[in-house]
Amino acid sequence: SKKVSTILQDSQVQFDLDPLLENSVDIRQLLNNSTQVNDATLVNIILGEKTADPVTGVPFIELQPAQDSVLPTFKEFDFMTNQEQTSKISEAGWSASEGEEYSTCDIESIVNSPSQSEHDVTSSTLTPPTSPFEIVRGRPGRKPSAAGPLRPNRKKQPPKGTEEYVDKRVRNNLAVRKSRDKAKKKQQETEQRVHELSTENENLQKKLDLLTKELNVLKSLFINVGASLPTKFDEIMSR
Amino acid sequence: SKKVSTILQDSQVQFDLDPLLENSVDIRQLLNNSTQVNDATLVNIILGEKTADPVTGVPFIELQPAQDSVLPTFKEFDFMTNQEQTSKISEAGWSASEGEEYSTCDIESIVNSPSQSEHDVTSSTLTPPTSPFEIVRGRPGRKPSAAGPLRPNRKKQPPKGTEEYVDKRVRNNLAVRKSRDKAKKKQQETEQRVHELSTENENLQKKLDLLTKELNVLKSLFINVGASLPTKFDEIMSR
DNA sequence: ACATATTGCGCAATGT
DNA sequence: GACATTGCGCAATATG
Repeated sequence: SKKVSTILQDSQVQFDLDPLLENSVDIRQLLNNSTQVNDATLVNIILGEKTADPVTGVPFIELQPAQDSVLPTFKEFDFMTNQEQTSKISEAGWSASEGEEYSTCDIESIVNSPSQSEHDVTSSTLTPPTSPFEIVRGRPGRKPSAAGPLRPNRKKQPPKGTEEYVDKRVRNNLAVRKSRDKAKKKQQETEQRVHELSTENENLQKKLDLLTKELNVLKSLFINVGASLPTKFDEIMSR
Repeated sequence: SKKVSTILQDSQVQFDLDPLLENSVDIRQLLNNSTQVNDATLVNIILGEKTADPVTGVPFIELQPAQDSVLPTFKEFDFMTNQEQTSKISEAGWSASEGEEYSTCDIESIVNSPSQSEHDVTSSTLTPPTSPFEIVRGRPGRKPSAAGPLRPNRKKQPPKGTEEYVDKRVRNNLAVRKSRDKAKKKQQETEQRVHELSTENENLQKKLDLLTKELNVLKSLFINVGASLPTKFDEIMSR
């Protein structure tokens, strides 16, 4: 099994299709196929309008589901979600760090570790030639609390390309937007609250200053009248 | 000028290439071209190995910059990042809302704007047939302010796979983390400030209540002593 | 033009 | 199981 880096460097062609998707089309197979690919066929294949001759029923090209055995394991792409992840790399670095709270991705361990499967480049997918400059991504998703995940064994995400997956993603995206709107709203309200409280504080302070002044004046007046009243005053106030 | 929705509805085919990308290839033009497209040509075009016969120098297919009239303007995909966006759709819906805070990608302006470069097939790509389960993503990136982008024509991101790109991404990721940490910190401080101000407010209110009570008592005492003092009081307070 | 800072958005893991 | 949170990256934009 080849090293990832070797595979990447050896790769001279563009890999653009997702091997994991049944809907992916093996371009190489298409190109190498002896079948004459005419324009109409191309339209049907590329645009996905038809897979076989509507009259004869003969498939334009026999498209096999991508074989797992030839899947590149170090690149993952989902055309359904239009998201790409170098997930193998990430997961590699991820699982590598056992004791760490927040895992880091050790590029070396990835490159030097043997391929995790029998995959080779003859897969039905195309990826862009990987440059020597890789972006190392961290493990995706929320970080577990210090005590670790509460439910370590949870149902996996449904496989990409399924209706279930898309449904889940759509719902989650809605939830995320909602949650962030809420957070943003809360933030604004909090700042607004600060403003209100500050204003209120100022007003209270002004009132307080005024009352204090009045009180002092009154007290001084009392002193002018006689010392006996303050005693009664304290007495009254203590009730 | 057509309404966005109309354009979308009229469209019977899937558009998978980004007309705005320099690397996009006009599939329709390719397919409709009378030139016979053989396998070798396809290899060269699709895999971007050659754009012309190495011997004769004759272009395999004269690829014009994508014609706006047939541009798939509502689909965007970038194979380098393996990121796909149905950005035209999003941008369409995006621009469709006129009164919205975030406006306004005018679909017409996109369609009518001249191609931004001398596209070639060097990076031409194919997309898989679109599956029925499609996640519609919005236009990526920050939304322009209501007035529109301040600097519409800005240097593009460096091409992916280059050291420059990775450097930029890494720095941006750092900046993003920093910015979010800052925002989070600010949020916490704001909430803390609310707490402090609330406490302070309560204390001020208590003081105020007490002083008011005292003042009322003193005034009532004054009334018991005689009515002449309040006059002096007002006189003094007015100074 | 360049660099950093912000921000909307999606993914996926985790929380509730 | 459903929905809510959250760390993270991308890319477009904003701000120096």
